[in-house]
Amino acid sequence: MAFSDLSSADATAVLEPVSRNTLRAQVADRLRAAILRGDIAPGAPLVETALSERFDVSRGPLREALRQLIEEGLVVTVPYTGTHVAPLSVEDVHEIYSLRTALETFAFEQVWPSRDDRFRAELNRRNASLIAAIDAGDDHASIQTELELHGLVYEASGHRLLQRAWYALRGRLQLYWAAHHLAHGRHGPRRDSHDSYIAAALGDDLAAMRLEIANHMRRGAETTERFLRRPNPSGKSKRGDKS
Amino acid sequence: MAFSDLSSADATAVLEPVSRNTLRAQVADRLRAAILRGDIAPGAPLVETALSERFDVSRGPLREALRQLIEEGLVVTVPYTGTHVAPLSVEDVHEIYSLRTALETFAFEQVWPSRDDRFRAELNRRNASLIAAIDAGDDHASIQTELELHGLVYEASGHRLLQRAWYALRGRLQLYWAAHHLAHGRHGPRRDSHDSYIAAALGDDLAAMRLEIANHMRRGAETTERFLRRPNPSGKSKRGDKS
DNA sequence: CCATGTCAGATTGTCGACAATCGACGATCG
DNA sequence: CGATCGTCGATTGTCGACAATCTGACATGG
Repeated sequence: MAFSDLSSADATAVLEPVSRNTLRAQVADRLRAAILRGDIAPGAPLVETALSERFDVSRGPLREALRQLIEEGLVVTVPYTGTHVAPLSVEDVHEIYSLRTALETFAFEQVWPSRDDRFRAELNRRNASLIAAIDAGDDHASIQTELELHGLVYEASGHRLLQRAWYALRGRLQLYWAAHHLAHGRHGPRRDSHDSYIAAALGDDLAAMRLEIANHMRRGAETTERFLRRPNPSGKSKRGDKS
Repeated sequence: MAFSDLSSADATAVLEPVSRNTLRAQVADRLRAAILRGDIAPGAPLVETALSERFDVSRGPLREALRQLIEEGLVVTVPYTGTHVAPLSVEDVHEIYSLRTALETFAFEQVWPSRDDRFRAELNRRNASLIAAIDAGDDHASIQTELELHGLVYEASGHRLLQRAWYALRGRLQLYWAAHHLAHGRHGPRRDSHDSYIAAALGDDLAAMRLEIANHMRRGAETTERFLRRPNPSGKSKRGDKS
């Protein structure tokens, strides 16, 4: 981490990491990472006692972490019965991408007049990172960098509620992309998949941007839905056991 | 969605009320109601020990209920320090109404082609309920019925994720409306405040509907922001100070 | 008089044990 | 042999007590 910069910069952003980690947050982060990494498959059971023992924490913080992941859409639970990693469904995919279209369009409308050189430079930088990850064949990095690329417009909007809504969608999206990666071995974005998207975002035609977002999301939804309908091409079984 | 039919329809939505109430849910409902009713003012401290004693439950379920209300934006907390009812801010109002504009526009776009007689009838029914509440001078009912009126399009969309997003906004909106009501004694919608909105929703011009939503939200945001900048016209003190 | 170190109270964070509930298996009866 | 009911294991829900941390006030020294 950056020990060097304690000169100027805004305090809040720098001092935030210093704050104490509660067990709830740590457990939530670890569990989320495990799910999104595919270590625990969609639909797999999550027993509180087993998890609390594995993480070496009591069930209190663990339960609160689970509640958080439920809010994020990564986990589902039924009272007194059981908790599971959220199962995949084609309806969800459609909802995720359609709502994402609306949100991302709104985000660009908010940002549109105030796009400056820094915004454009950052957009290019993140696109370069995505391309680098694709060229390197690093699927996990491809997913992360693509999410960061799309995340820029939400960050730049300065709209906290909008960013919250994006996070709610992003977690679910990650779940499906991770499952896709697990099943097919690769996330699959082409090297030039975001070229027209970037071009429109850098340009001055807002209507063209709207169209580009709609097309981009339509393609994404189609790809993901196609995978869901035929999830296991290689034939090797997916399991949710945790040993 | 199903307004009164228990014949076919999806089972989960109908069977939900039968399911057992966990303490967490009960506490969350009671606390939410208390906050939205104005019994606990924005910014007022919420101490876990006091609340758990008052509700006669242990701190476990109470904490989980608080977590839920935090997600809903009604409560804020800082680790090891304290928990409070969310304070009001003009930035929030702007974000709530701008995002709401985007969501409600999207919802109408989704519903537009499939509006049938039942949708139109239900829309008129809910508008009548709102007018009745306004005529009766019942502020609490006015808020509820107005929210239900706007909620129809989200329900009719059948888009669960969109409805979730609406709930996230609705809670925050209620918080501001309740505060407005507390300060001014009346929520303040005019009798005909939704006439043009309903007319557009019943008509066939989607572009006009988009415009109507934008105007409706702009007016709402202006009213709420104006109240926030001058919150206490009558001069009587609001509760919730730390004594 | 101001700055600084210390302490006590209050509040949240965490833990381990017990209770309530559910789903499935197996016994029993027709 | 099939259906129904009771029982049992598993899992989540709840509880009360203890620990960690923060905030503010107070004492102390410059």
